[in-house]
Amino acid sequence: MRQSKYFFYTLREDPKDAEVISHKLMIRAGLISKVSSGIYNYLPVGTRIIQKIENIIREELNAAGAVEIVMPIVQPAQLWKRSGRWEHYGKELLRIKDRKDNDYVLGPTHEEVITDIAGKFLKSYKQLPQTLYQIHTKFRDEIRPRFGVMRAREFVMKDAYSFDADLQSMEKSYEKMRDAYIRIFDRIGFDYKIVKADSGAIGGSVSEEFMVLSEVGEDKLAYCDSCSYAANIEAAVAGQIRQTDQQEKPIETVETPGCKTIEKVARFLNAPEDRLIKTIMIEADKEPVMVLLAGDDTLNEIKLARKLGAKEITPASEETLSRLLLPAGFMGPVGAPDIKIVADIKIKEMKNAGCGANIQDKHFINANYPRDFKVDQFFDIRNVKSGDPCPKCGGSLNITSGIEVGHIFQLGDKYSKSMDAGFLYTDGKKRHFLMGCYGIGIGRIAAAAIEQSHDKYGIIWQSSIAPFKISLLSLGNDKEVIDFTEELYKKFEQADIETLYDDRDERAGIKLADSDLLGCPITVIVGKRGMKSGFIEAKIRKTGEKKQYKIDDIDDMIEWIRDYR
RNA sequence: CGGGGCGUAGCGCAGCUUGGUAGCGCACCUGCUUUGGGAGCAGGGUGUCGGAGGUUCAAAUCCUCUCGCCCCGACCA
Repeated sequence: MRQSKYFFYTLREDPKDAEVISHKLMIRAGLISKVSSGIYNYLPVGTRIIQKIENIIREELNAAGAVEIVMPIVQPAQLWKRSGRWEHYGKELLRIKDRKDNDYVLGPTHEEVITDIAGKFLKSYKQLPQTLYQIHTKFRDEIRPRFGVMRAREFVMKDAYSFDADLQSMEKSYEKMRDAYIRIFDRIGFDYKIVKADSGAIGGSVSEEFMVLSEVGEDKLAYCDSCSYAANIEAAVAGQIRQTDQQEKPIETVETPGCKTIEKVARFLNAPEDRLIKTIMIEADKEPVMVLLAGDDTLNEIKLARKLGAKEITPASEETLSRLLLPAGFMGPVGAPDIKIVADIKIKEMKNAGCGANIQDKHFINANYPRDFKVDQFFDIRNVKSGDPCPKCGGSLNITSGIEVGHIFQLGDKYSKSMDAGFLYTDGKKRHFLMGCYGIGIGRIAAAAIEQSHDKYGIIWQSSIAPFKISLLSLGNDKEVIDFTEELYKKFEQADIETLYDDRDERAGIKLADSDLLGCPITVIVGKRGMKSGFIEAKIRKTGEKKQYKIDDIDDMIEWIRDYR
């Protein structure tokens, strides 16, 4: 590609509305431009990267036996009413009306449509298993889009759906996709982990996420030092905590003026935070519930909602608190009003704990379960912390951040049942499909790749997804140099090496800086200085290593470039 | 949704307090010089000052409303 005839423009300064490095670099290197909040253009170079990623995915999914289709972005509300998600999906589902005032949605995902397709065409167990996929645009009206294409509202996703006749076969289809995902992310060159996950709005039983390890990741994940256990913090369970064998002491009331936070109470009583009971009032689908946690733990709302079977967990309103006569900052389970009390399993083992006394400026010390207070149910509802025991081997858990680039689910019959989609089994009776669904965020992969591979000069692409394999630069406007670079360009084209040839009439510094910013794996530099001594130079972006090739040995260079991975 | 911030040239910003001809850097266009790590000189402004309304002789600037964008929060009461 001749840069003078192409569409590739860089920015010298960081855009002011970008926070994370990948977002800044994607804009500066001219890969994307913003249209609106969470809505982006992919400019030509960005499009090439996206296509590279898509092709890797296509190759691996096709190899795994999946079949590509395209489904509509605009979907009739009727389908969503059939699955029940018209009511349940919430505000992320963008609802629109057509000229006849009929309801439609912009598809945030495609289970409804695909299940409808399967129901129409897959009539017999003999047609199963079947896995279909598409690479297409989704729209989710995110509460807060951010980090450029990392969390966009409109984005391109590869979504695949498997249909099986029985459980065993469904698990097999799942494993096949999982293996394909591993090959995909290995080829892209990610440092990633596969973690157990909560299946969220999509539903289903088993689900795993592919997490690219990165500080800017919006997900927290826990993984074990000594075994293979890894889980999203939303789903991570901590191992059993050792029981203490302390003697129970008599409960006492203490004055704790103004100590409204665990931190203050701990300091005031000179007790460690994990010896206090943290009391949180929430409303689970409007029902007030008192939640107890160890003072140094944090509530995992997703676990709690799941355990309570609640759709929505919200902090209790001021109104509810005053109605129940609960003083914020001094609440506790001892002498609590007659409401549901749930506690983290750790509370059961806590001895002589401190907790709010339900009276302004007073706390109890030496509270003990069940002697001093009741708990209706114990659950694992806390977020695991660094250092917690691993549930699998008892080793120590670490917490790190990750970018979720892939998510795979075993859905079972969640959608096939609600939408009544099925096939005839060997016994001639109708059965619902057992489904799996499998997503990969394409744009997010590009952003994650940049987060994992960049330096102060710009992006450093892995060869597998680089927009071009090489940048070819002619430095200066010496006729000899330009003629030779033109020749070289032709040779690269003939050799099928993807080349971005910077033939602009720009100074050396600009060309070199732009080349580093875009970050193609190799930069080939032709200049007067080298030509004079009979050499041209090839620089490896990743290492900065420079290789010299004699002008007569161009074929060697071409061979080396071809083999470079 | 709650809190905070910002909208002025393609990009990054100043000007607003105290109303009086719309500016700076980069980019861009023309010419000359320069040419291996973001050149120099000379000339050129490409702008509904986010939008609407109001106050005023006069509004980028003051007031009201509105739209857009960004950040933080929406577990620790």
